[in-house]
Amino acid sequence: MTFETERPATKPKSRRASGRPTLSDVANLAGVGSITVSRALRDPSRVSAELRERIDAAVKQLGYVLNPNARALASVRSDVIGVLIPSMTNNVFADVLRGIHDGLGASTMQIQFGNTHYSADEEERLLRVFLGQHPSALIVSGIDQSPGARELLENAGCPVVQIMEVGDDPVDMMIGFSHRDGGNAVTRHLIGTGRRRIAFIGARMDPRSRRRLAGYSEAMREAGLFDDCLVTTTPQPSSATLGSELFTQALSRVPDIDGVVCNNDDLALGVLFACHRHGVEVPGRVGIAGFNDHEMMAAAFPSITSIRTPRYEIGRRAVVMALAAIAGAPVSERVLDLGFELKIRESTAPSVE
Amino acid sequence: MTFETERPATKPKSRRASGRPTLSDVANLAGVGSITVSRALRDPSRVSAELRERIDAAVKQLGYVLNPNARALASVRSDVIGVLIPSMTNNVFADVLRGIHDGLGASTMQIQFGNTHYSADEEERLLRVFLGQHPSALIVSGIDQSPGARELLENAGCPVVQIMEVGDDPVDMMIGFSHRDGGNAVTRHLIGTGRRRIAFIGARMDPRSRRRLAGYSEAMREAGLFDDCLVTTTPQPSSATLGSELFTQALSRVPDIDGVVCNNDDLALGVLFACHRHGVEVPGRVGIAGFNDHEMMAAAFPSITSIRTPRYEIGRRAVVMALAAIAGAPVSERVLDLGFELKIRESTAPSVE
DNA sequence: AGCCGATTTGGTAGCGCTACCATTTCTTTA
DNA sequence: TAAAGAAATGGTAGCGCTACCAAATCGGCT
Repeated sequence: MTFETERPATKPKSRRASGRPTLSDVANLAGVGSITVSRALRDPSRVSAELRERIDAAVKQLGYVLNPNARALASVRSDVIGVLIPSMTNNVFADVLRGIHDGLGASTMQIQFGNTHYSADEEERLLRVFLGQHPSALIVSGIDQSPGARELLENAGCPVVQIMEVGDDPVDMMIGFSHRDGGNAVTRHLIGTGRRRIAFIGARMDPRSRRRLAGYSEAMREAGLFDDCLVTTTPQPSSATLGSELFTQALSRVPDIDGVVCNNDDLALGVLFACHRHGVEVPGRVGIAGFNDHEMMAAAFPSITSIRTPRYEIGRRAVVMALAAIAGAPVSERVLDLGFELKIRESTAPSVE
Repeated sequence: MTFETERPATKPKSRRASGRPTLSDVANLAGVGSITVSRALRDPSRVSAELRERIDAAVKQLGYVLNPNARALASVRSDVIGVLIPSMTNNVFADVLRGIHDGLGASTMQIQFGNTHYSADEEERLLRVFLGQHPSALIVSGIDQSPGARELLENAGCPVVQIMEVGDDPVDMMIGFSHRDGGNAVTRHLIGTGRRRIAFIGARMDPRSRRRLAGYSEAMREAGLFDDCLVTTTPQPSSATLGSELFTQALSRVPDIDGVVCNNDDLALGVLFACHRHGVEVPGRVGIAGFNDHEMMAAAFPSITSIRTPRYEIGRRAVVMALAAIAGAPVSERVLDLGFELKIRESTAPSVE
């Protein structure tokens, strides 16, 4: 089972040897044509049971592994699904990636993945690189591609799934939820607990963050509670430390804040820690809500209200949709809204003053 | 710049057209041989300035993108670095991955990455799949490969970097730190603050976790403080909720616990939350320490002592080492110990009773 | 001027696989 | 029983690139 460094003397004509058995080695050993071996490997049902067995035995005996490069070259299609995500630090995308891997199941597809760092230019560049490999499908984050990226996707010649958000204008398929509605729902909930001076704290402020903010603003305006000075945002990447800082800033500007809608869970934890540190009672004086509902929200003390987003499920189903489209199955629904769930916890219990 | 769906009538002999320009299309346009274009693209210094310019212009005009599959097939080497990590949920590996991507810099290498789910069998399977692509290098996590995986790595025929840990017996190169020493250092620190009944809480208990525990045990034994009933572990994956649960268990078994060494930061946060919930003073009655030092440790209240591990740097330098080895540079050091740093914070301030 | 080596360029033959057809063998039906 | 159709198998010619060698070009030196 060890790989030889040199080809045996029987095959001296080959100038460059990879040193590994090829399809025709398997075919010779099994006594069939190489194309038959290729078929047996790709779709066993297309060869007779007897040959299938002989071929399997030969494959095992030689320790044969298919060369995906040669396959991709010959079939003008590689078994690669390209995935573009904007960040690796953000553990939202760790969940999505986990879903993607699990959605693959027994498929032999490989995931090739790229990090756009929240940059549309970088997304376009990576898209070109990926397209060079003739991927079987592409999964991209968000719905705000640059015009150039949009054009590349429309001419990609393979299924494309946009994930994390839903919108009216899918390139091909789309799966996610409405960030605006999420921001709206959590804000309404805080308003419903009797709070009035509800702040919004946001970091990074990518398109999805901005839509959450829009949902917050809408709810506040509807209730006649909107006030510019309640909103604190920064382009910096989000962190718990930043959450503490932004909250401290907000509080010094608006001392009578009685609620905080955070753009994500890291910030919410930072706000909670800042409250602990400064003796601000939660939920007594200030109610706190996060976004995404990471595991830690339920464990925190007090446990933190959050919008549970279907991150894992988005990843998993994006791949399932892509695989179905690759297999040529008709697409029933182009846009799939997986929704979200408002998880109400201790941090937003009604204030009883 | 749009890609045609059908080849022009001048080339009807080609049965299957990828619809995209090829090297020889570029060569024809530039009026040179295709091999010269290949050279100009791979190593511009090997063609004259004039040709280089003509070729660059042709590439741009046609929107040419190199086909990596054809290149890999012809050169028996793909521009892929395979990365095997045990988990995607764990944000330790998110940092490593980020470092890996950044370490790539301007290189055209692609990262192909696989998730072993902490299973040696799965690692071996993925290794076979990866090796089928003739990767330029492999990066694997840990030093506890199965004998089969070890053999595959030794015969991989490409640079191999083992990351996260250091040991005596590298397959090729190795970069990480000593988990045992880390566990030892944080335990000694807690002992140094005057605590005596220091518990260990561990989840997952993969090889690295077990070495941290070994470091804890060693320090406790040295101080004559080791007690079996102080150690609580579970094979379950780690989480803050689990940290709360395990601490509650430990406390009911050993009510006079005055310190907790946690296997990682999630557990430590869970312990902190449980203390808040049950009114256990931190650090007054119980000192808490984590492992890895995620950003949140500094933001928490009280801020949590932790071992800062060079996760990002491990990823970045692993790739730099791999790229150097691919380029044929002599390897100066096979084993690189990046160490760790004990970050002392509020959660382990000396108890003053 | 003539020769030698270094440098730049090109031709050819694959890398290992699959698409496309041709061929053979096995069923089915009038 | 023969013809027609279906199913299983094989041969051949690339997919787009690069390794290997050969050829051409260019100085630098005696």
